[in-house]
Amino acid sequence: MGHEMARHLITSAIPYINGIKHLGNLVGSQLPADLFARYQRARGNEVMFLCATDEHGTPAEIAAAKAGKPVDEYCAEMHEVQAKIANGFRLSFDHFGRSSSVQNQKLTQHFAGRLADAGLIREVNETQMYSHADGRFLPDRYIEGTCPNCGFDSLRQSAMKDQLENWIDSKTDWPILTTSIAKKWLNDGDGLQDRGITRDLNWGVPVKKGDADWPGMEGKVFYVWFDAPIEYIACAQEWVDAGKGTDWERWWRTDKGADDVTYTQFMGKDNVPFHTLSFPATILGSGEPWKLVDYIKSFNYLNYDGGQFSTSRGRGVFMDQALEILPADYWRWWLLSHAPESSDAEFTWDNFQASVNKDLADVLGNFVSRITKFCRSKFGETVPEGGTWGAQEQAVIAELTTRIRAYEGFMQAIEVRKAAAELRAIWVIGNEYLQSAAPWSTFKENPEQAAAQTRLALNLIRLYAVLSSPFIPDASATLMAAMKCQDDTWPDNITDAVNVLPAGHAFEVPDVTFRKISDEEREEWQTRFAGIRA
RNA sequence: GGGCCUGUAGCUCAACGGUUAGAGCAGAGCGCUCAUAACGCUUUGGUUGGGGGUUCAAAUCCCUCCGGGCCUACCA
Repeated sequence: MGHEMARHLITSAIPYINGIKHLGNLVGSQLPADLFARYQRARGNEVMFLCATDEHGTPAEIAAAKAGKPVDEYCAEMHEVQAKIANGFRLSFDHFGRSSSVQNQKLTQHFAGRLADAGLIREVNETQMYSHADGRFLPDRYIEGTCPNCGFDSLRQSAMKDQLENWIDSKTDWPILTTSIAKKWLNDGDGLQDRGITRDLNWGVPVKKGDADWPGMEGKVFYVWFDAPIEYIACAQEWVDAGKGTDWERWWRTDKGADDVTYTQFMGKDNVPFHTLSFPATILGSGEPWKLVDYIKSFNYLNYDGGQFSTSRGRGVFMDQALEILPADYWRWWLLSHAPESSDAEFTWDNFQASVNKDLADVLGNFVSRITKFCRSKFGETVPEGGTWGAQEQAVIAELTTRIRAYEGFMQAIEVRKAAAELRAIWVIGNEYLQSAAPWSTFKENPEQAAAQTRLALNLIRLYAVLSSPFIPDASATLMAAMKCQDDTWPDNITDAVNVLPAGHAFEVPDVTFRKISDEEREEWQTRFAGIRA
């Protein structure tokens, strides 16, 4: 009773525009972010969950050229493709924006102007590689070399090193992966390096100081890594402009209502330096009261069957392919229950088949099946009345309470794998109870007792649907529908929670909740996604 | 080359200085028959990568060697 509604701002690292992402990308940011967002909503908290496509930079230009399309057109199409796939995985963004939006353009220019006014931008004259063939400058990773007379702006992160370091040092509860990467960059070599924030490209945010031109920087755009994180903020503006809300600043401006917001970011480890140093430098350097991140959850990589996922080799499973094969819940469950939190993890088809069949089909799905079908055959498709609960039922409620409280703790702490393991243990309680209560036996001598036992077990289905919804939202919705129940309030009191479906309440035996993956399918997929090997 | 992460039962992982190192899967045995040949119970299995050291006590701290990964680069 009366716990204050918390407010959670949640962002997932924004996926790059040039193609469909693979499962490793999904589990590294968007999927766990969605898990957390869904959990916080389920607890009755207020959530703003934002993601977008990262659209600027040379790789986008190259991909567009390859596709034979203007880059803006290409990005618009790919944004729609990614949005559709995200929806397929049930990623519950409040808004899925675009870093190429006018909102982000304005905001990026605004931040650059503020940083320049604060003396945090340094103009540098250095050399870059220019490709006459492509008509563009190439980033280091494409080619190493030099060419004369190219100036650019650099963000003086070095001037903010102490401020950033103190801030990082204060985050003692962050994952080691996050803080160790941040500290490495802070203290590496000569210390934190300044970073160029402009590039000589056509596709990007034009370099300006706010609304004003920037002498000497004509024809340049901001570096993609400068404008990409700013899109987190701009995305909230897009959310308003899309008619989904009315006030974005109460999520982002601590002087306009965001002081009680908890901001959590999700990302793969390759993104950590930009989120622990570059973006905070932008925020802090602006001198304006923007909301800084409170917690950064970072992930290691997911590998594929003994190697890395490879886009160029077609090795591994990509998001669109995954959904062609199986419903989103299967993937969500496996990926989240095997999230690469402490080290790199590996996807294998054997493990996927075994985990999904056991956890989803046998433990959860079959539990639902056995009790609903038992009830239908003995009492009809109605929660039976009669009988009372005794010590055995009280013990079940006690164990559920203990485990649900533990589950909540893991979810709040974003301990993804542990939360999944705890949820599974909660499902198991249902099977254990049925085995020991054995309503099929008690029914013979004492139908009233069997009715009471069945009533509890049926209520567990609804309870499980509520608890499981952050992991497997579609199955949860299906189960709620089968139980003909709208009440998805979080189970603060478990005794109350297992009394929600009263005697006489009608339900329907659902279809098989999770079918099993056959050996033939597993072998077929194993071959199909092995990639073109040399 | 440097830094960080990591190496625990066949497999995937917990335990992060303190009772006989735990769980799921797989294996073995038993039970149940409501159920997607599902479920439950019991059980086999580890000198915690190797070797030193600190401590009353180490998977857990230190040193070293070996293996895996990430980041970064001649510099701590």
